[in-house]
Amino acid sequence: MAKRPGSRRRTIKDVAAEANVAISTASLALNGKGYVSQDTRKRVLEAAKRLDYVPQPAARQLVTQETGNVGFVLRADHFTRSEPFYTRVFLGAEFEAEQHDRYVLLATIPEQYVPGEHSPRFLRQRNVDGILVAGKVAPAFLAEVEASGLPVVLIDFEKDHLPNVVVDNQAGARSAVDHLLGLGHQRISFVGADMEHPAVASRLDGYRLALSAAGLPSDPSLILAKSGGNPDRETGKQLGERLLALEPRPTAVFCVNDATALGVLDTAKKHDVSVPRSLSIIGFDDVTGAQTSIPSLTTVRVYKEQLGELALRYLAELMGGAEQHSDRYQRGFHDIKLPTELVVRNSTARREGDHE
Amino acid sequence: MAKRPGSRRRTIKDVAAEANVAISTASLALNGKGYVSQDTRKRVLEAAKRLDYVPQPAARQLVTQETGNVGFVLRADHFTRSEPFYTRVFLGAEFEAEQHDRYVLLATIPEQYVPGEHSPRFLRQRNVDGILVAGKVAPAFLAEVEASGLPVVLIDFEKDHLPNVVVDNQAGARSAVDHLLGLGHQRISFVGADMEHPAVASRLDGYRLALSAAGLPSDPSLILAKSGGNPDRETGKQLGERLLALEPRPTAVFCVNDATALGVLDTAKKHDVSVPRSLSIIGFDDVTGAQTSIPSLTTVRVYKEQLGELALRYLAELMGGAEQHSDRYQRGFHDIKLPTELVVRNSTARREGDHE
DNA sequence: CTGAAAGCGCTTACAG
DNA sequence: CTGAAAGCGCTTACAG
Repeated sequence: MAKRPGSRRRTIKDVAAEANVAISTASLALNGKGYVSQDTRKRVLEAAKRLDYVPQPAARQLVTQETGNVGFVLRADHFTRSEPFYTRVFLGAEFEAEQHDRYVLLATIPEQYVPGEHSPRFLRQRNVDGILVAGKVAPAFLAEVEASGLPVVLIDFEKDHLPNVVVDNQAGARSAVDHLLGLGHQRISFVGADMEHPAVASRLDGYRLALSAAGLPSDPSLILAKSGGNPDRETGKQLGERLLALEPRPTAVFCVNDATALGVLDTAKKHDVSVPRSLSIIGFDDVTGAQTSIPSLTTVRVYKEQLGELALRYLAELMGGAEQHSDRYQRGFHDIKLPTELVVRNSTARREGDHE
Repeated sequence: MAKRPGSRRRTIKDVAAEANVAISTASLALNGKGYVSQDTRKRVLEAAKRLDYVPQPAARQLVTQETGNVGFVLRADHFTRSEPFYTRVFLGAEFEAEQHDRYVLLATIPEQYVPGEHSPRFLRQRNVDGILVAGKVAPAFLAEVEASGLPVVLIDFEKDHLPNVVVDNQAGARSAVDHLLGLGHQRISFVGADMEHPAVASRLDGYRLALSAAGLPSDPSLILAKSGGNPDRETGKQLGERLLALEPRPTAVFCVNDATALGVLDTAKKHDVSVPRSLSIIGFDDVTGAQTSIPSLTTVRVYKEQLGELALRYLAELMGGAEQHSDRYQRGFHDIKLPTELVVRNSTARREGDHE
């Protein structure tokens, strides 16, 4: 088990010798390629196990001209924000990569990306076979990735015709607002920021669809949005102030994510507005903090690990399939949309005075 | 810039041809090794730049028998907890690795580690030249790492005589308690969990030292500790209840970290105990949530990125220096201790009724 | 079905 | 100071 100093690493040569076959036969047997008799294969596999043989990645990489790595890129501020959304996405990707016997190289880039300066090293060195990009990033970065010619899959973000794996934001938002409607609410506000973000835009669409499907007018004054900026807790606090100042005050609010929802909750507490009695609040994402807030937050759960898993699987398909398929037929990129799940907790309740 | 399909990757052969030298000379010039004339070196470097040459890591790895990678291991629950402490440590290590032209491979392990089953893949495949371990991990894992013979540096944790980079927990705790003493507090409680954790134990030491240096007795009933478990927000809430029940009630509390401090704050709010008027609370770490809580949290700042940076630099020394030094003289491992910084915010105040 | 040989792109003694 | 050659550990045509 332990590699004592001096116990040279085993090579395929050792395995071949041990199994009494040529190196090439050992390679074939080990990789399950070509024609190798049952008996020989078994002998080789046993020899490998007996010698505790582990192939050296570098040697294979040199001949196959593949690196065995995939890059995972996200903005540093997304990686270190207090609720670990993309961290979980990363873990999902890493888990799936393990199944494909690939390593994931993580790189963070700043929000304000400058191509030459901030390029991930694995891009410059071409030390990956494909790239996952999580969340919103600067267009300049995506342009650089596209120019590299490497296969890429976006996660939780969309851009042009790049392959992506996203959450079904519209359906999720709709289920959230339907939940509020079902509780008798009619005056339902929307709180959000970064409205150009595709996910945010889709959630707003879902909000509107739910209202119109219920025959309710869409009142623009109920839509509270900071056009720029990020949908974080601070933004939630600020928009919460505007929400509470509305006349008449909405009885419920759909927030574009949990962070803003928690911010609105902060503001409600500050003004002694009881949640959920006087104001129902619903978020989106189901981050850890949604369970521990007081009251706990009703929200729309996103399966974060699964986002990463599916993205890596998709990327593997793009990487592996490239040579095999490109000549046979044209492959269209497809978008993958992950369903969400409504999680009802204690921040939403039947509208005061409403009787079913 | 863009790698158009068909524009084969440049190799050292291309560079040598372009510069009119032998491959070996090109290699020497590129790596700044051996004797190469000024003029030749310049010609090679220019040729490389002109051709946009990037060495292929796999080829070098094959001959040097180094992987160019370092492993970064931490517990999954530490990675995904809501405040990104180790995420920042990782970023610091990754940043420093870039300077050393190395890649960082991240692996998470479960709290309950089972050697065969949960071993990081890069350990099994020996695809790293050294390992960083962040935070507390199962002894079984450390045993496995030691058995591998790979150089290792622990971060924010200590075990036997393994090299480590830690925070100066004792001095930090002492500065925290000194701060409270300076505000006139005498009855100061300690809140913590996982008391066997070296960092936790050191913080308790610091607490005791500060009290005894001030000539105050150390009252065991003031030390509130959950022996097992993790020092998280939930624990803080629970111990907060015990704290408020003490007779007479302490006027200040030093919490072993920010998470427990925020938990105590939750409980204080629940019982309408005004912070800092009736109770001063101080934490440790300075996580993001310490700035945004109401009131904001006085705490002891830990330089998280720097922990990672220093650890990687230390590891690089162990990896690179191994062959060069081992025969010449014995090198002792040294511990690296990072100073902290007291950050005074709004959760601590002069003791009620105390006059300077 | 199996073996001998070439070659991936580098680095490193070794001659000169 | 520079070049020719060997070799790192694999995979992959190509013979047989």
